[in-house]
Amino acid sequence: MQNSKTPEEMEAAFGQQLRDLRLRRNIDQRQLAVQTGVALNAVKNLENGRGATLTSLVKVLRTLGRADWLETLAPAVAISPMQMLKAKQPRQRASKPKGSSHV
Amino acid sequence: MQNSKTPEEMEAAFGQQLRDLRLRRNIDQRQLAVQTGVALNAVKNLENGRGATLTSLVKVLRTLGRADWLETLAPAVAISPMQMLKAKQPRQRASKPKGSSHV
DNA sequence: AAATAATGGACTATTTTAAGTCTATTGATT
DNA sequence: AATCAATAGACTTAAAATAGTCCATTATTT
Repeated sequence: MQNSKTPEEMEAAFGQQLRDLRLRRNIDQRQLAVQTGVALNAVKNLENGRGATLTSLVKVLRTLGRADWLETLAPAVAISPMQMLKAKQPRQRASKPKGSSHV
Repeated sequence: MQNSKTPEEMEAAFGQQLRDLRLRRNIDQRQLAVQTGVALNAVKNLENGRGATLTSLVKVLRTLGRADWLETLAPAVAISPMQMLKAKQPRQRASKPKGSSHV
């Protein structure tokens, strides 16, 4: 029961947050688009959840001064100094045994 | 001096975080793509910062169990009960006086 | 160190988004 | 309540991303 919202709903809700950020700065879509260097349509698409590119999002976030948010996706796991010492280099690829079946 | 990274660099760094999340769950790109219902290329594009759609990102985040992150972009501002009372309905559009010049 | 499998990169066709412009609607201002 | 301007929506063209496939590279396993 954790993925209640559909991807479409999630994009729409996300767009509303972007709109909130913009309105807090009290700038209109056109200004945001110009300052960002993207088309007005790109901003509309983002805010209305009508489909957008990650590039447009990143650029807009920069303009809104919220680029730091992008770095909070996968926070580093905290480990003790002892663990730190015996820590082997992080995995770069997924490992073999994927499922449960044998062979 | 706050926007040091270029949008390209930011997308790349973001992709690395997505990769980290995937590797913590120890699944390969192909599995992630299949479970998510997107093409393997879409996952590659995301992780390598080669350009992707917001839709692909949202879907992948759902699969990785990190969809909640999308709701942390614009946290509600905390206001006191007193302010709560006299709070007028939130603005839906940006307001007039944008620049500094007159008329 | 050999074998295996995960990932990167290239390519083509298809679908989606960006960009640019115009019109209709409606929130905000006076 | 009348005016003004921000936003939604539709349309067209260009650019970019997705999907599907194949091969090269290299981390990981044995």
